[in-house]
Amino acid sequence: MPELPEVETVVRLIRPRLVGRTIAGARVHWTRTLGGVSPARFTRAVTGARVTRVWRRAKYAVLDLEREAAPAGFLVGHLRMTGRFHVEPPGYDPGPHLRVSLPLDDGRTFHFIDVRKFGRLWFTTRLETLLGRLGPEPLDDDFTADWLLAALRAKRRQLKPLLLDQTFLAGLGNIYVDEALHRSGLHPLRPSQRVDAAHARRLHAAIRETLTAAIAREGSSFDVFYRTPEGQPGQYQDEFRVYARAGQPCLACGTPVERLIVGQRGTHVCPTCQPPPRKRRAITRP
DNA sequence: ATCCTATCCTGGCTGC
DNA sequence: TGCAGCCAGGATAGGA
Repeated sequence: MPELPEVETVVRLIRPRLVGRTIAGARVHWTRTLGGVSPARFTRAVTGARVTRVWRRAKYAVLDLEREAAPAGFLVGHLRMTGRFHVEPPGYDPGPHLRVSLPLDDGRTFHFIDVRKFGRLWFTTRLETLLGRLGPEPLDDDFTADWLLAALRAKRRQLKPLLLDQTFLAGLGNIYVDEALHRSGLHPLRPSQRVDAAHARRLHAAIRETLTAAIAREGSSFDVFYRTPEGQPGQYQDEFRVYARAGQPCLACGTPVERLIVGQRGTHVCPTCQPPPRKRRAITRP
């Protein structure tokens, strides 16, 4: 599923095809993709606007729009599970799952394609309403090991659901949480307040290393859904240590990888490298 | 504060 | 071969 590395890959590839382009119109094939904005208002808002910048925050792609050299709002996309962005020349067949098309002034068209219709393409003038609650960006300088240790201790939640919570830390999804927890030797069920300083440091490093390595390989494509805007699969799935490897030997110790459900999510863990938390008996005062 | 469940969707898979 | 039923999964809302 598209997580931070996949969105970063997509943004890098569509950026040169979008920056400087003027949007010539809009065709909306599935209204709910717009996240509550009516097709008429959406079309009015984007038509004639010029894209000045394409960037990423967490799993969101953002296009800054300008009209007559003045800010004109933002197009914000979230691919969720099956969304894809393509910028294609005339004659390209976007297939049956096309949700929104934005023809550009150079003859190409920006397509938002999404099989499961969970993805969104919002127009907004206030970015804060969409991005304001997000936690720190894991590859930015303000995400430090010290911050992570303090933040983990301030919560009393299982590690996996906490790391999936975008208001805690922004950009991780099911794949990279499992991979980062394995790299740091932490079990997904461990309570966050019981992570010691050394493990917090390992987790901080593991999150950054996992994301950086995945970006270098253009993300992960273990199913038919995620492809780069040029139609290529990513390559990081070849380096998964636990994700989608249930029953196969842990690459570090040989123990079969287990699959369990944590917070309603399929979760992959090496029970040797990631010892499960011991149940604490209730503390009874004499 | 944290946890749990339902919701949104479709294609792919399982089992009969 | 056909079909019903189940499942995954990011984010969020509402209830416990």
